[in-house]
Amino acid sequence: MGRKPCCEKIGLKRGPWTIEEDHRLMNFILNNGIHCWRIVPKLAGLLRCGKSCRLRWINYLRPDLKRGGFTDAEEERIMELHSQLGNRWSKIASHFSGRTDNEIKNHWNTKIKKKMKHLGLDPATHEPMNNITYQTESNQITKPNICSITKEGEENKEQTLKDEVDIGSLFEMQGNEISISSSSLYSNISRSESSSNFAETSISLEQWDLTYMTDPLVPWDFFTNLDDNIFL
DNA sequence: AAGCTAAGCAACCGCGGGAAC
DNA sequence: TGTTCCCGCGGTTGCTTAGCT
Repeated sequence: MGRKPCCEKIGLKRGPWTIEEDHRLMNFILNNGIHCWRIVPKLAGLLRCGKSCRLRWINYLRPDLKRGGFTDAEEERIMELHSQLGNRWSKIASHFSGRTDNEIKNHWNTKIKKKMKHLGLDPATHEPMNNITYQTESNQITKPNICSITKEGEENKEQTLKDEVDIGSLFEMQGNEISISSSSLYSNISRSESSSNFAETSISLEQWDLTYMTDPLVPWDFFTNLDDNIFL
């Protein structure tokens, strides 16, 4: 009855991903596309479970990811969507290109939530909190303009620009393989550096597929020997 | 310079829905 | 039709870094 068991958890690696693992996963997905996460780690030669690979790809390796701080406009949009959708981060993320649900969730929990509390707004309901009211000279309760809260937005914009790097400078395509530029983030890497240096890119995933993917009809078996050659 | 604390974020965990068997 | 599993999602944890004393 039912399917075969999921991946064996015993012996699987956990914790932060290494450069080599990233390289392997990136290379594999760009060459093969995503068909079934369960078999991705096996075929890519990774000691990870499919779930972990999926998360790594979605939140970190996807070439269309936009990195850098959130702009005021993005924050305002997040708040607007959150007021409508609640904690449905994936739904909220679907309104942004290049932003992940995890990224938005983290930003909400670390920044926006505090900002709202500081403004006397309940992050859960988006209504003014009971014991605090904001009043204008005419005694009307107003919702403060998010854009004028702090100067943080300006800093974020600068940060975003600073963090923008051409994705092409990070990964160099060599035939069907992708290699990492020697001048890229991956030399003497630290986690925070690597994440902040990932670039905003103007191409969509679909475009990326069309541009860089190999023939999707190539059988997966074809790639089982690929791994052995990746790091030669 | 060292220790402590807060902030930021990547990664893990557990669950639910739906599909496969 | 019931069981098992995969996938995606939201919540949470824990590590790293930055800032302060």
